[in-house]
Amino acid sequence: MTAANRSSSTPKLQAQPLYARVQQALVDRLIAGNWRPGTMLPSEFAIAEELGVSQGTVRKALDEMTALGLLVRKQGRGTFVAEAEDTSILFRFYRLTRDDASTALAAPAASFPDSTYLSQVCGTATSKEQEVLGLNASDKVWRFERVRSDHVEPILWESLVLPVSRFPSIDETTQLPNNVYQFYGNEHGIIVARVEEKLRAVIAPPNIVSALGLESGAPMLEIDRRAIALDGQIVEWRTSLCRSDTIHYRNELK
Amino acid sequence: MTAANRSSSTPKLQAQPLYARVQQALVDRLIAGNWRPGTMLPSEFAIAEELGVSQGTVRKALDEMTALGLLVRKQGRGTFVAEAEDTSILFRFYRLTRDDASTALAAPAASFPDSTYLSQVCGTATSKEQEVLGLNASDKVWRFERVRSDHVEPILWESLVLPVSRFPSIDETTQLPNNVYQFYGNEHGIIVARVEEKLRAVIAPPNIVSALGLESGAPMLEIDRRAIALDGQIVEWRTSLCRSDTIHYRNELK
DNA sequence: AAGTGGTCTAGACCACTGC
DNA sequence: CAGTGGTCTAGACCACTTT
Repeated sequence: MTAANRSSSTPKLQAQPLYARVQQALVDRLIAGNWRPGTMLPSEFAIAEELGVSQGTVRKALDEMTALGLLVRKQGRGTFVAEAEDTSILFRFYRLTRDDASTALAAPAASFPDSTYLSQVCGTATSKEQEVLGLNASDKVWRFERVRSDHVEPILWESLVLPVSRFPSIDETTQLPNNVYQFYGNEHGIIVARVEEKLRAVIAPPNIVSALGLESGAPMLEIDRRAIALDGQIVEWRTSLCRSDTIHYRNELK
Repeated sequence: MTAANRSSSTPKLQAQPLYARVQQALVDRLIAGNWRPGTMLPSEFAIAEELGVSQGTVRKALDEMTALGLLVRKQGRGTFVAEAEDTSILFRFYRLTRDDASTALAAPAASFPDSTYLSQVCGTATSKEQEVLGLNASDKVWRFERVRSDHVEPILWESLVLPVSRFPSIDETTQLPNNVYQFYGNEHGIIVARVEEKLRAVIAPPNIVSALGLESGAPMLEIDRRAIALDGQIVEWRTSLCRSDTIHYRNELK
């Protein structure tokens, strides 16, 4: 971008720095679904030339998007849209660990649990579901229930609520995979940018006690999670009830 | 740094990029206590000249340290060592929120709780304390117990264990302030770089029930926290038992 | 006006990957 | 070997704060 057209597009006060506008332009393409997870982006120089800015400015935008977990950069190969199955991306949103894990606190979880689906129903969103997912009264949702187990035992019961409008291809026969965020990205072009969680301690409900083989009245960790897509909309409401006798939730604050 | 002395100090293969070595040099000064929290660092150009590198390289190091929460940059003023009382630094390590808070999930906690200290004793580290804090059998620790309350009610009971060797100025008469990380930084030059937490659900112990006015058998959130200083050593072991009927733990994963 | 951090550019060279 | 990202430099200019 020359001095002339920079000053013409933003006369004096530029609302946003150039690299931020470049970043937004790239994020917009991700939202539009132009680039699915795993896709290789054009090179820094190609993007720079296309947008009329310098390569250093594109680099700053790409670096920030990489820090946000949206992109993965591989020296000598290229810049790619992050995939849920990328190493260390897999565990980005998974914080449960066995108490007896020999690893240090900072180490990643040893294993990613598998899932057994218990139910899969479609219905009109309840008022609470409307509020959480930002839906209207007539909107429909898919509701899934599953039990997740690690290599030792069942560790949690989980409920997933998805707005039908964002997942039009789901039907009664759809087999949700174990890694649902990979499914959201590859099948629906929905990239989960971040998740917000609320954690509480609760007493295990009787039906969960039997499903997980717990003692009656056992304390459990309840995790209320909302997954937010790149466009800022909540695309999944998840409630997990995790056993707390052998599993804990690890967190690192920086 | 000229091409000549760069190639002489790192003949061909440089183990670390230059900005990383600059960053480590600056972190080392923080560890040594040369710069207390709130201190203004030399300007980018001054650091660059002193270390014989370009200003852009210093900038990259400072930007990373800012991202780690170690520094605070203020345009037109300078770069400062982060203080625990800096806005938004205050809540960096505090994740508890009232259930009825009208704020969105992403909003910061409404209030920082105050503390009532229950006990303050010095003793030889137990084997568990030795393991957690990396101490020897004869090492001593300070143990504090406190109850923390927000504007409504007591919300948690908390135990703090500190190695005496890192906090030589503490004695029986020391009044720990409410914001202990500020105290660590200003009084002992200990900068907490990050904390690691393990969360579990437990049944409230009888003595906690009475201290917080809970119902017998209530589920509580147990938070096992280790605070890690810049030098990588654990300087505080904290165990919190938080009421779960009106308070939750919020987390955002990116 | 002087000094600070923030943005942007242009170009050089290095390190890694894949053909 | 060509193409990619990664590092480093030098310099220009902008925005903000303090004197």
